[in-house]
Amino acid sequence: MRVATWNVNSIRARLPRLLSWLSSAWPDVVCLQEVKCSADDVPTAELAALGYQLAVNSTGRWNGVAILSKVGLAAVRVGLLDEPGYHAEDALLPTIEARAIAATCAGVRIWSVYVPNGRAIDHPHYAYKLRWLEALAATVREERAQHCPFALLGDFNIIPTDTDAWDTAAFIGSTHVTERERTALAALREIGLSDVYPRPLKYEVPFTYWDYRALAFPKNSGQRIDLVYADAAFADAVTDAYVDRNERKGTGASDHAPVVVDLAVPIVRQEHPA
DNA sequence: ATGTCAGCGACACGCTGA
Repeated sequence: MRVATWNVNSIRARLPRLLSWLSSAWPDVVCLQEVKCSADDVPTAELAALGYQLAVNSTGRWNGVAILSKVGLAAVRVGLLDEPGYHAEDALLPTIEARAIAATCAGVRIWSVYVPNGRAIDHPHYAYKLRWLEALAATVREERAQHCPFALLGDFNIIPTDTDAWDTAAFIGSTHVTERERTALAALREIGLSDVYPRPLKYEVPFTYWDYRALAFPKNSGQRIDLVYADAAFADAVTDAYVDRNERKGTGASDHAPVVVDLAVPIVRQEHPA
């Protein structure tokens, strides 16, 4: 079974690239992030034509996650356990954002997650990011007892180690590399998840994100922030994992490349209610 | 040199977020 994760930076803007990539890579399950439209505006018919069912948690112009599956979608769960909202300075109340969704696909528990960016260390979004990661860990602790194999896939907006970015000096004083963010990742490993490290198709480090600005992709000024955090049953079944950097090339590309994982698990196609 | 994109409101470009 082939599972992938891809921050598409708008499913509508990316639809031609998404459809052609699905038609060549033929993943069984795809976790998407930054869907960036209401659930009603997700192009379900075009994806259904390729054989995908959808589970969507997406509310509008920002954020939004989804899971596409050709092998069934069971026990769909939207959002985290006691998920914190983001309290913007000009808002009366915090808003819970569309950043997590789970489904069981051919017996494998899959989470598509879009961790808050954090913006800057002294910004309220950074405190929100840390609270959100705590809720993610609590959700994993609860779910792991019931679901195996299990994996979180998505845009974590954390550079796990200094080698996972093109230049550590570029991140001094910024988010994505702080001890508190990396400790939050370590907490997920302490629960029993491990980082499924993909192979790069080019260069040494399997970067997954290159900023649109400053010629980051041609200079390979990349970051590895799209991660697969898997339990032992999932990780032990991995036969291959790679970052499809070819999807970052050319016009109409997302700023993220897909991470693709092949698993040696039998595909039991689930029945779904009519 | 943040050298770019995407969505939105409102209609052509400025704002926000990444």
